[in-house]
Amino acid sequence: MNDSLPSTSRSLPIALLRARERVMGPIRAMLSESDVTEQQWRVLRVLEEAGPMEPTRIADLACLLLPSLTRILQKLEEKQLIHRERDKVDRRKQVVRISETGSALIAANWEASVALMDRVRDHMGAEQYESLLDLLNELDQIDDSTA
Amino acid sequence: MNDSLPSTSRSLPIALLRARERVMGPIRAMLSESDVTEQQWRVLRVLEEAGPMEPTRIADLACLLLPSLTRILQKLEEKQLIHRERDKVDRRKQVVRISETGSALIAANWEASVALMDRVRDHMGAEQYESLLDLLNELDQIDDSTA
DNA sequence: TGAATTTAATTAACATGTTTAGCAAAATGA
DNA sequence: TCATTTTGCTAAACATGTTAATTAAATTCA
Repeated sequence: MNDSLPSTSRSLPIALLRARERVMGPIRAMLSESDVTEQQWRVLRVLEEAGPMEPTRIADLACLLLPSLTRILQKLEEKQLIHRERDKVDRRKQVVRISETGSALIAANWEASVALMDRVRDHMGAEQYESLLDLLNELDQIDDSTA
Repeated sequence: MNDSLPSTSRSLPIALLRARERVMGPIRAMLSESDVTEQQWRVLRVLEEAGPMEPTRIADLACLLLPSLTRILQKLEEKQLIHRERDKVDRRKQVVRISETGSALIAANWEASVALMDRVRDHMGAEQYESLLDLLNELDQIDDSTA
């Protein structure tokens, strides 16, 4: 052990970055074979699992800001992985739905992505994995207004 | 409770994203007053705490890829927050050091940034906070080669 | 020694993150 | 009703994330 080296492992922001890279790195590598990015994959999964919905809700569920999502939806539409139409009731909104091609892309990568996440869960152990999720959700409950 | 809503809280990638935003959002807001980004702040802190070093080591400690760091160092040099020189022994390398102005910027934001992190720690409780760091570090120990 | 390899850093190209501004449609309220 | 405000989405500008290619310097090894 070399204690003279600066320790970044006890810095929460850095630890979160490293964890994210560790989890998503292999998934990104897999998805690049299908020419979709990690963020595009998140959007497609949200649409596949929760059905057609408006961009604002996609952004919330996929943890993306609307300006990013706007560009991502443009790319996904070019690739014909999604379809869009105006909401008939509220014409400010859109209804975004995944296409057949999009669903096929999800299906083609589903097993492998589950396996990669299972690998993380197995490494940590189910209990610790659940604890981690609990603690991350607990952290997310901080009230901004108290800042 | 509405269980019909899709649950993203048990998705590790999404939970990590939300946690990161929760922690760094307020710090980003604070740093914008000093016209530095979250990443520029990380680089300056590494240099302040661990002394002059080469870009490769900065990238490792600040959790940045070298191409990103290249641009960040260019910005920081423009702002005169750092100085750079070639390594006399290995001329491929550089020695990057924080400037007086850079150190002053750290000092000016130090207390507030510590307070913001303490707020997170207080919300979660010291024990859970330490547990979270432990679990994140445990996650980071997964061997890529086994992928 | 000298060709081949490795390392440190940069550049380029494309995608996303982030903030601010803007536009159009809908909701609000005097 | 109509001016005001709010909401949903997009555009623009700049910074970073990500991958691949490139350059220069150092290292390896036949």
